[in-house]
Amino acid sequence: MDRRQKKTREAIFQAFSTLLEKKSYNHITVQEIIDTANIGRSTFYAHFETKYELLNAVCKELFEHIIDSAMDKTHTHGLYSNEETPQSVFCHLLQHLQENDNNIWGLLSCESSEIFLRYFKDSLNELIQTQFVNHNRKPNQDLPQEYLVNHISGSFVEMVLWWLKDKKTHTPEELYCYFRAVIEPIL
Amino acid sequence: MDRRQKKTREAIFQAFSTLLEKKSYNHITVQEIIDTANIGRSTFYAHFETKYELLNAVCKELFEHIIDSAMDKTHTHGLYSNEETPQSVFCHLLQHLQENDNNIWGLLSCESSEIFLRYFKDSLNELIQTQFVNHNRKPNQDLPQEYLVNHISGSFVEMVLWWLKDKKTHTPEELYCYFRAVIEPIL
DNA sequence: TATGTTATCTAACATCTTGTTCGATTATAT
DNA sequence: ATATAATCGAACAAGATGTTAGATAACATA
Repeated sequence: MDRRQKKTREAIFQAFSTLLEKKSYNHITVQEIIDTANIGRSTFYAHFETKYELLNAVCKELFEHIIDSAMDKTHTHGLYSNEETPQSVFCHLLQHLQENDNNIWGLLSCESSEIFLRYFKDSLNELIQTQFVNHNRKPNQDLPQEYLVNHISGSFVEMVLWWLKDKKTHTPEELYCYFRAVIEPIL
Repeated sequence: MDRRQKKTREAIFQAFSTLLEKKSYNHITVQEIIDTANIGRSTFYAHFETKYELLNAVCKELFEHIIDSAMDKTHTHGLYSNEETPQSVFCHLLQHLQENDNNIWGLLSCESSEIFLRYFKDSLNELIQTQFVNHNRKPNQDLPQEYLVNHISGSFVEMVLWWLKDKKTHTPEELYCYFRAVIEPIL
């Protein structure tokens, strides 16, 4: 990729991130992004057709970065690093969220967090689904598996939302404990 | 309240609801609402300062209507009608959602459902919190009560979202069963 | 270094949206 | 019947959107 393209793309992402710290996605205009990124009007539209497309690109990059790190077995977060269960991934995820790689708080510490977390949930769903299939678990109670998968990923997302609203007075490890306490009894 | 005001307000609500069936909140313009409601420009702004304020008013009315019916002891939904536990309320809520009073599907069957459900969740939180205090329940495990409350209301909202995405192939009673199956083990 | 390619910039443009203001008109309550 | 209050419709400024065009600058490659 052309060095100029990369630079522009970075500038747009950075500007978007900066703006997200101050206001919600809905209230950010393309004009503001252009001004903050300090690029030409047509340049923005050469990269993204709409503001929404930009949001999706950001979500995609963020999620891929986080999930890649979380899945990386050589990663040294300590807990469960030798087991590739969804549980261990959950803990990794929380730690990554707290570490604030890529200014993720900009996207999370505002009204727009929902949008990213929805993206997150969809991806989590697939991950959990895969784990279930791999481990060939027996069906619990009369719960449809899709419901159970949705419940787990949903609970995770809701927990993160609570964490954010709570100004993060809890550690990722504490959160992971709470999460296990409400999920494991039903598995 | 003046009959005209009421009529205008209704027209705006109806137009908003109609538009929500076709497109998401973000893509609806005030202009479209005005045109659909067939009212004067200044009339709209005499009622609502912004589109967002309208959304909130709609959410408020919808939630109040639903919760009032659900809490009404003389209500004849059958299940748990003599017990005012949060559980019974959950079932009532699902039934009301399905009954589609006030064209609630317009607000739910689209990308905008999140907005209403967030409103819903906040209200549910208070309700559950109250129930916990009233029943003077002993603290479970080492779970903070706020976390537990958030988990319950969050799980409910996520379940409804799943229900909506699933095109409602499940009955409220089935859903309520699923819900109990994932919540009661941790109480 | 020379060259063709490609990204960016600037400015301009039509179109749409927003929110406000005005006086004229009409419905309402009593 | 009358005073009150809501609606209408038009007009307005300010700003956002998305597109176009030619000029300029940066790039990759040989």
